[in-house]
Amino acid sequence: MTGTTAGRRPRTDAARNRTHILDVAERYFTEHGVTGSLDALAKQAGVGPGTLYRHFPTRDALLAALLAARDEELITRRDAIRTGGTDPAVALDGWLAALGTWATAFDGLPDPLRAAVTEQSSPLALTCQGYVTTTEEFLTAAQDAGRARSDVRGRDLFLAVLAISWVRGAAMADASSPAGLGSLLRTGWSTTA
Amino acid sequence: MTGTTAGRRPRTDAARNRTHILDVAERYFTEHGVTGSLDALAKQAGVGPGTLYRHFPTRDALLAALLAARDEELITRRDAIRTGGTDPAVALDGWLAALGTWATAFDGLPDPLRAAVTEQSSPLALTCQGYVTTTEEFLTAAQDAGRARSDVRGRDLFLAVLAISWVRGAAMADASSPAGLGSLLRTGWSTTA
DNA sequence: GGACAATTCGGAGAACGTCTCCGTATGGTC
DNA sequence: GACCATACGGAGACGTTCTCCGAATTGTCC
Repeated sequence: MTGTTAGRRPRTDAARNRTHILDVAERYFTEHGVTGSLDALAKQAGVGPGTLYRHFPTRDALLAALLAARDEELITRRDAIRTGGTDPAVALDGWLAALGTWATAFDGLPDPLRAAVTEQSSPLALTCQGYVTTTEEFLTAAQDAGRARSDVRGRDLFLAVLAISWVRGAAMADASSPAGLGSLLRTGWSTTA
Repeated sequence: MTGTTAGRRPRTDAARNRTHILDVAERYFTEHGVTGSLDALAKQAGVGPGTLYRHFPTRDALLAALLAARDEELITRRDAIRTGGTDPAVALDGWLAALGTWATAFDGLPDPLRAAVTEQSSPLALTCQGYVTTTEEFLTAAQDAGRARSDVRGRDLFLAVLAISWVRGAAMADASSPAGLGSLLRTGWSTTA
């Protein structure tokens, strides 16, 4: 959870600031989207820009820390679906829905997530890679049960969920996409294969 | 083509600048994506920022003017598909592919396009609305022939094409999405409806 | 061809965002 | 209590957006 290299324990004021910045960032990104001004966020947290950037060198690093707090929730959801013993297709569907919720935690989040899929240097890359793998597991199970097409790849499904979340973003006026695009992903627009 | 209200004929230097800016912008956006610096674009075109902003008050206005140049091409494509007398499902598929090519004319283009779908104040809104309508026509034809699911909406298909184009953007490392996501849109991941 | 008025140009500059650097303050330790 | 490493905070360099206005260009009318 804390990071790759343990290092020495940080100073108490540093730890306090880090936690506080995360708290404020959670609210700030919820309200302003992931592209909100970082200096403004720092001011709102009552710290200087330097302090913010020292703890989180990039916007993606800050996002990764925020998403790490949700990892547990999503992992729990994954295990619940796994042990649910439900139809593999229903399980995959449920997992994709959970991913969709995760990817819309903040407005504009799908953009850095997609970028992280192709740039492994991003702080978000590891998280994304993990969920791609989970998606592959659910997909493979569904395929083995003959409930999912064999030419579909897990990575593409993950990207498709991000894409749908991207459409949802920025507050769609009417409630068009939420259900519509979800079922489109499951069944496609065509009647016959 | 020229605009809604005719107004009086612009001065020759104004017309020349406008055309020249469009020429340079076409190259500039191709190279730097739609988020490239507008002041840098103005400098590259050899005009002041004021001149650029007078002709195209917003980035979207500039994009709309650039896309207008491609309207003819896409309309021609639409008519070719229409009169092709092909299977309505193949026709819809062809139209969606054409839309996908259009939406990836420049890197990052899907973002303003999606925004324009929900904000009719955008200069891109009219263009988008027109293509949504065309998509609905092809979709309805396919539905009437029993080749497309009846619960699919044209607007959602249009958004889905934008979403796939969005995934493609920013140069995907491997050739994952292009075909994969396209077929996903047509048939979905599920084997049974 | 010259003068006048409308139009357009160009760039200085205000406003905002990102990110860095370094003098100062704070925390931990002996 | 003193010392050193660590962390803080904000001034400021830099890039981008967009505006405003004095200067220049164009079209027209005599």
